[in-house]
Amino acid sequence: MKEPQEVFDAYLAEKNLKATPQRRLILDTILKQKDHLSSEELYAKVKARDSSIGQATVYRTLKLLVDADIVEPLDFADGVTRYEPSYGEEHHDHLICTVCGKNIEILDPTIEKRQEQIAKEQGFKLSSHKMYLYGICNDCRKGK
Amino acid sequence: MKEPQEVFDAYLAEKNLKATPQRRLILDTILKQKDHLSSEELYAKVKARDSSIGQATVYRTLKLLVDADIVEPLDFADGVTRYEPSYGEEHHDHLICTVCGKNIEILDPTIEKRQEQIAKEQGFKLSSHKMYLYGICNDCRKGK
DNA sequence: ATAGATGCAAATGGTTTGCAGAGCT
DNA sequence: AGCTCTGCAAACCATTTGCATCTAT
Repeated sequence: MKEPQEVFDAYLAEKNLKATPQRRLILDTILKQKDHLSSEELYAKVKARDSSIGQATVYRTLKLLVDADIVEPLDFADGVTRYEPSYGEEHHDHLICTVCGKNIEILDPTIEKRQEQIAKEQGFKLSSHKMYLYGICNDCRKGK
Repeated sequence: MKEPQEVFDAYLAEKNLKATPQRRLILDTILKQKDHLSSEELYAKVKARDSSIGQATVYRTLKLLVDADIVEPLDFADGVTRYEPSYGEEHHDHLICTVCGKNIEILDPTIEKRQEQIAKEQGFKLSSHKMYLYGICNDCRKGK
C-alpha cells in the first residue's frame, strides 16, 4: 500500500496544487499522532516544529487532506472539529464518554450492513455516515 | 399523555423559571412545524407572530427546551443546528440527501439494539447517540 | 515565469453574554 | 420587592478569506 504522503502528493499533482514543506509537515504531524486532534491542537504541534507556520495554513491543509480522503473530520459534540488519519484505516465509529472525554473506536459490521440496506430501501446512494454513541464510562461512574 | 406545553410549564416551575408568553410562543411555533427548523428559520416564524421577540430569546428558549427533553438538536452537516420536537415522539435517526437537503426519518431496532450492546460491552452507560446517514436521493441522481 | 501558497490580520457567521429596563409571582 | 426575563448590541470563537509577498514547478 502506498504511503499517505505519496497519496497526498498524487492528489496535489492531480489538482495542480503544490507539495509544499508546510503541507508535508502538517500531514506528517497528524500521522504521528495517536489521538484525535483538534485543529488548534494540531496547530500547536505543527508550530513546535516550525514556528513560522500560520493557523490558516493548517486549516487549509486540513481541508485538502479531508478532500483527499487521507484524514477524516470527527464531531465529538464539544464545538471543535477533530481529525484522524483515515487513509488505509478501516472505517469505524466512536463511543465517547461525556464526562472525561475518553473515546473508544468501534466497528460493527451488523450496523454498517443495516445502514447500507436502509439507504438502499429509501433509494439513496449512501456516501457517508456519522455515528456517535455518547455515554458515561465505568471509571467516571465509579469516580462519583 | 401530557401536552408539551404542560411538560414545559412543569420543567420551568421545577427550575424556578418563568412561563413567559415568549417561551410559550416559541414552543408553540416549533410544535406547529413539520420540518426541522434552524434557529434562524424558527426566529423568522416567531418574529412573524410577535415582531418584538429577539434572537437571543429564541436561542435561550431552545436551550431550555432541549434541556427539558422537549426538542432535540439535529446536525445535518451544513453548519446550522436544526431542531425537532422530540417529546412523545419515538426516537429516530436521519437519512439526509446532501444535494437537495431532503431528509427521511429512520428507525431501526436492529441498530438501536446493537448500539446498546456495544456500549455495555465497553462498560459505558449509554445516554444518547447520533446517527446520520448522508447520501444522494433518487430524484437528485436522476436529475443529473 | 507564473499559478499557486503562505502568513498575517481582518472578516464571517452562528451562537452566547452583559446590561439596563421590564415583568412575573 | 425580589427574583427572573427580555431585547439590544457587543462579545465570542472556531473557521474562512483578502491581500501583498513568497515559492514550487
